[in-house]
Amino acid sequence: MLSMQEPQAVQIESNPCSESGLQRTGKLWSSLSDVCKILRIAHRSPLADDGFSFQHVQFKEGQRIHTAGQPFNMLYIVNSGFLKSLMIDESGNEQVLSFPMKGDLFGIDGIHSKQYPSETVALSSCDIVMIPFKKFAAIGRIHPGLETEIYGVMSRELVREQAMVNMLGSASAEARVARFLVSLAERFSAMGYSGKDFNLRMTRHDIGSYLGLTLETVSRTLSAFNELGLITVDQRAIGIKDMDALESLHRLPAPARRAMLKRGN
Amino acid sequence: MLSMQEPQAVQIESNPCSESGLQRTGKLWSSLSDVCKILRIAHRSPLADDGFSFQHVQFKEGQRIHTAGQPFNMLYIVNSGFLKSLMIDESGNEQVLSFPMKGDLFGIDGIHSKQYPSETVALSSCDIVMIPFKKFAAIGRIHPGLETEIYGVMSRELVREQAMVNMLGSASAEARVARFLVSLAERFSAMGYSGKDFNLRMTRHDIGSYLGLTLETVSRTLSAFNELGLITVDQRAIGIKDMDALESLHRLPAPARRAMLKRGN
DNA sequence: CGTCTGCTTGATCAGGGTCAACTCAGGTGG
DNA sequence: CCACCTGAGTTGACCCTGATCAAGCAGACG
Repeated sequence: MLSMQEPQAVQIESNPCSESGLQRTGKLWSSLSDVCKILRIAHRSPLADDGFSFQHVQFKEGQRIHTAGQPFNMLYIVNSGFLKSLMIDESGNEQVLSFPMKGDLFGIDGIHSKQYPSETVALSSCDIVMIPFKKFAAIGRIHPGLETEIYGVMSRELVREQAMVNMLGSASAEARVARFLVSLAERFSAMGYSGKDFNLRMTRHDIGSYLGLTLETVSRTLSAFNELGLITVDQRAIGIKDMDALESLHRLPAPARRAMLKRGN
Repeated sequence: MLSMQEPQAVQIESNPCSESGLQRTGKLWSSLSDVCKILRIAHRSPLADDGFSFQHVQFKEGQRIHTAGQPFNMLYIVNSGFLKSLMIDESGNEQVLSFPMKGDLFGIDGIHSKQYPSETVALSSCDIVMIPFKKFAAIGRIHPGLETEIYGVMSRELVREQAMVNMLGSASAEARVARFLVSLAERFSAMGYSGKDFNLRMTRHDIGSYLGLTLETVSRTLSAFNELGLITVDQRAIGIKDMDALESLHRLPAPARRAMLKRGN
């Protein structure tokens, strides 16, 4: 059911893989400096307290952080957990736009029209930093050094969408899935997890929607990669066996790709 | 101190294989207030002079405003003319990302990595307002009222890319072309031109790249719309005959679309 | 224990890509 | 001025990739 969830403080078991002091169970507020760390941007003034503090809110799997059409007044930063952002199109189908995870900023798309065009759902327990937009804007004024970083973060999101457009416009199904796996591996690595073995937090349907494919094609492609020894697949568990092959596959045009797969290498 | 760099020190390195360069005829300068008008955003303080002024530069068809890989230090606003932005992917194919026209801001994607990932080419004679990024950022600090607008403009670009992703992920060829025509009609109308009869400034190849289709499919689809009496086509000249049909067509899933076209209405 | 959701795999088929031939408009140079 | 060339556009024939429809399986849960 599409029950609208209120951001309520619910407690969350601490993630075993966490290393940051920020991620302690029940941490409720972060300083500006903490937030910069989560976003992985430079912050040159390690002052004790800028007067900024930001609330953390925990969400459980299935809960919505914001819904489409809801008035915009908040940006969100993922401190831990996995989410998906999606748009509901005219015919009621969902289009997955991104899978935000630790260090990602989302909600930006709501600034323009003063309401979120998309909605974001927790795929696992999540710890989210809430950034009131007015505060966000004030930071740029008060810390000129951070201003460029803020624009940079927004620009990064734009570049990411451009890359998606690029891929959806030209890549084959195999290339898309390969690229998706490589991208996930990189992101997990950057977060300190294994880039070789990980669990997908989303369904085949979600992946298909994200990549512009059907869930059957995603499933078949993963099976094919498994056959070729590029990866191992067991439901949500993925093991990367041949990263190089995936990396090169993910940018091959269709003919070369076909030859490569046929040959079994 | 505030970024009073000489704007004419604009470095648009002349690319050996391009006709990139500046043309100095009709050089103009715009005030901040003028720029806001071009961007169609609110500007509540119509002060005589904020100390901001922005250089206009003219480009001729085929010239590049910026190239991929070039160091980022400028944003651009279209005052008049038509352009295309594109990325060159690994295999050398071009992927058209957008067709900037009057009132559009571009170059934002360069902020993040300090160099433009894309390049932008004039499809006609263009008058472009150059906005040094440092000045752009300073505006937000000095005019807090404009700050939100600035974020809003960036957010708008993100939403536009999301809409592209959405379309590329699910719409049929007919739906894409229909949506493209409707979008163009709306933009021409907003600019004061006819929304019924206009000339395409880009080739079939460009349109196909933008929509994730081949040029042949674009050509066939336009011919089909012509057959059905939805539009008239003569090379670059388009006449919209049945806007309602295009509007409804552009959001139909495949089966309903097929039925619609078969029936001849 | 039945139901539901997610995943896999098979069979079929059509939307649109690919290859190819041809026309047309504009530009260039003899 | 006309012959020629080049790039854009149209149209046809073919066929491949991936969508669609369908069946079966496994794990979660009331």
